[in-house]
Amino acid sequence: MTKQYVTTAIDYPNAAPHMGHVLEKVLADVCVRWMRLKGDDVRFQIGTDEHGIKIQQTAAKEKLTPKELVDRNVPLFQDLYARLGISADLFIRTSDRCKHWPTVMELWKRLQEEKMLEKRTYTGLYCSGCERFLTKKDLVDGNCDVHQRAPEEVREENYFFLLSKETAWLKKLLKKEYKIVPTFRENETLALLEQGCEDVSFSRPKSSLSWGIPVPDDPNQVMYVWCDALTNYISGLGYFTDHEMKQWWEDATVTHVIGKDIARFHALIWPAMLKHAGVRSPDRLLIHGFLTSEGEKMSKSLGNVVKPENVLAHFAGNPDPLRFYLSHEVPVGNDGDFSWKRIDELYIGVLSNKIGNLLNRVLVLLRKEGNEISVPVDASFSQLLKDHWPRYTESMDAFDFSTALTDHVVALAMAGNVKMEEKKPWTLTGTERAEVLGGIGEVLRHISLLLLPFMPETAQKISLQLGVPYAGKMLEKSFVITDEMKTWGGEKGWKAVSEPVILFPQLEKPENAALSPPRRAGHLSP
RNA sequence: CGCGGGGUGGAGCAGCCCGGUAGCUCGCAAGGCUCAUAACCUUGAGGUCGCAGGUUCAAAUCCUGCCCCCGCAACCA
Repeated sequence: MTKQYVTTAIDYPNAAPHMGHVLEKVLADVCVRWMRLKGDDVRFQIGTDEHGIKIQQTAAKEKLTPKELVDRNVPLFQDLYARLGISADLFIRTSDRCKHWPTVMELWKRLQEEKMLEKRTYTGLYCSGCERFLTKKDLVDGNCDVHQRAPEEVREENYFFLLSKETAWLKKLLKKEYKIVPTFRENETLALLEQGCEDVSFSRPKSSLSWGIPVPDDPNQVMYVWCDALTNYISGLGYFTDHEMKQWWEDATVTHVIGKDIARFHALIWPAMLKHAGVRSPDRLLIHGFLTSEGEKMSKSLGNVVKPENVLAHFAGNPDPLRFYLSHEVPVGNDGDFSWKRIDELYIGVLSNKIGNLLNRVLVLLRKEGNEISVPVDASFSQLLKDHWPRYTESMDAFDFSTALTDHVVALAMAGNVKMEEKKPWTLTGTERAEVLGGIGEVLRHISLLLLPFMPETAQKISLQLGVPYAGKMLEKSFVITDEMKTWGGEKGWKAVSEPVILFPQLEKPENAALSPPRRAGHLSP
């Protein structure tokens, strides 16, 4: 059995979660669910990165301690992910002193023993108004744009991680063991390596950063984000502490799902850190793009930040339309766009009118036959399915979710509707009628399985309504799609369907929606 | 010359690696059907494939140059 360890980046909880956070968790969850359905043994970890100056500043602004701030915000992430059906096995918090801190400190010590950390003096432009270092980008005519005054040059001590030593090793690693998906990101990273790596600042003086993990044996220094945050991937497994889950790193295929902004840290710093801590490198880095909102970069100043809870509310708490949208619209690798118009179009045009409606029309007709369903015989569909499964599998394994959904799931639903039109079962009687309806029912059974990684709840509802014997078990982590299930007519014990229930109810009519602003108010107000 | 992604009918995309009647979804128009969630099906209109050169019997597809949009450029998912 293949072991898989999948992680996402850990989120920064200085504010409520937004669509960008959700995109990553949904993509990772689809991967993970697909792995489980194939029969892989999977562990899936998500979490929060809770230290740093921004948390410190936000907390001060809100008159809270950093700890109070994160304890207030972290549940927002946890609740949201639970409502979205993110099937994580562990939610790790970097403020966790039992599991996380000891691992990080041990890792630091190992890097020090390996002479990979060096204390240096760093000189930067510090604005006392912002209480932080500014980059050249922040300056307008040499002044801090916020406080309209020149920053002062400040020198401070930092530990540096000597990443520059590892350039050659990293090149080899990235060409062989550590695979970056998609390929153009790999090329980008290799091109970057050609310029050579620079050493990375790994700590701050306690005076400028107090909210973080202390540097061992140096009371005046606190760890900066990289050593702290990246280490979550192994601290959550009990590395250097109880060692309990270590096999999930050592014997599994390790996949990190992250955004393009932090690609270089995961591609370069992280494996170099692990190397000097005596831990093997991860296997795969899956880099997704960002979400724009209504075609523009999502930002607070533009006021187009989409709140996930508004999307959930729009669909009466059902997470599946959003999960479908994100997997369907955002190809792994490139950027995608979130648009209210588009998500409604997909909901109405695809989920409701194609898939939901097909299920309903079949069930309504079967009800008139006492809900009995007979073994399907339609040879054309049998052949179609034989073709769809391997191609769907290929797309899923390549993280091409958009193709998996459009070319296979949606295409099948459309084929089902065409078949209805062609055979007109409502005009038939007896065996003829039963055979046609049995065939379309069987197509829906396959659609339900194909949808399972993307829309687990919906997939199960379809199978439950169809009365498929295994339907009740579909949401269990141990549920595996067997060859029999993939075979046309492969579910022998299937005898009767249940009552039809509308899967995707109609939304407000567009003209009414235009008259009632509340739906859009959420993302238009700052 | 910092790096990368993209420019295909009204909208969103596929095709480009491995040249050969330009495809899909939505929208629009007409027709059909009535089992179904004002759903479903069929047909049609609409494109000089960013621009300019080149290679070739033949280029959206290969080569060269240019223009435009977007993202990243080290700590903002």
